[in-house]
Amino acid sequence: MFSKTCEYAIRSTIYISNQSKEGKNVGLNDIAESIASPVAFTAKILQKLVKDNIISSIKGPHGGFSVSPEQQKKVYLVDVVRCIDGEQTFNGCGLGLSECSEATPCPIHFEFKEVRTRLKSMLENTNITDLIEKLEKGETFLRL
Amino acid sequence: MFSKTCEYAIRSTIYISNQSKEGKNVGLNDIAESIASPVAFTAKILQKLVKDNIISSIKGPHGGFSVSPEQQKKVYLVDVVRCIDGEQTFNGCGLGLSECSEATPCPIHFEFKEVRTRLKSMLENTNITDLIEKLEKGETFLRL
DNA sequence: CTATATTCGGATATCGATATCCTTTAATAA
DNA sequence: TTATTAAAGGATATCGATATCCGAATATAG
Repeated sequence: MFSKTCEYAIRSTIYISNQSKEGKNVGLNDIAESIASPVAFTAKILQKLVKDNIISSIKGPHGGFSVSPEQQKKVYLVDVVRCIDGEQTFNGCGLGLSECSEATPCPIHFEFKEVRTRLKSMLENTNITDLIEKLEKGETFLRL
Repeated sequence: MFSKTCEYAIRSTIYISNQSKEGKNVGLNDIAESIASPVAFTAKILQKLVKDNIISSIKGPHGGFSVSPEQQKKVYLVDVVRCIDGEQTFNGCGLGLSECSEATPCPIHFEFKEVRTRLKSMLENTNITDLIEKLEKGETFLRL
């Protein structure tokens, strides 16, 4: 459904958000270890998230990554997915046909569209704050 | 959503089904050309579909592939997807966490589950016969 | 039986997603 | 200013999905 890269991106965003209390920064190594992802590869992903203003970064001693309360509030899962996997996650034809459209639909166009729309609206309606709340309540788990 | 391999598999199944009038067989080259897929790679995919009794094959002159009316009736999209992409298409954790479960759900477990369940039930409720009917009526298109 | 057509299936190749390495840039502290 | 710390970013490597090649197996026709 999502690329492995995107999975790391979501996990990173959630982890950093959960650690971002009172301006605290989280280092790359901490993040990678905590979400069980390869360090250098995770660095690349975080760079992209920073560029899209999904997370923030500071260089130098006591630097690291963080997600401000404002970011947590305004960032939805759809933003992370769009940043990493791109818009075609929600637009692509289910059979990979480039000319598939409402006017010339592929054999599974309408059935597929319904599922994809639901995926998109799920992502559009889930923001980081919501996810962190459930994590803190112990209703969900990131370390598994 | 589906692997490229699985897209070829679905396209092949639909194309062969649509051509399977009165025991007519379709050759590999015909299939590959018609659904715009690489010949040799398509051959591999068709082998798998044959093994799972989704389509049939006959060797030798006038041989080729076919999908009997019985197959068209009893085969659902979920069978093709399961044959190529496997069951984890419907079971895997949205964040790639192996220990994610109902008891220890990942942060997007329930939201993701809902989408995945819908995908699965869509695939379970769409069979080849239905798709062919819409193709024949000119409501959908395979060549694009 | 022989020649031909066609799928089967093992071995190999290519390519893009995934992953690593290393140098540069920026921030802090002494 | 200099040393140190940590992210940024370019270059390169690995691996699995995708794709190709070729000989084996099987069916048909003459």
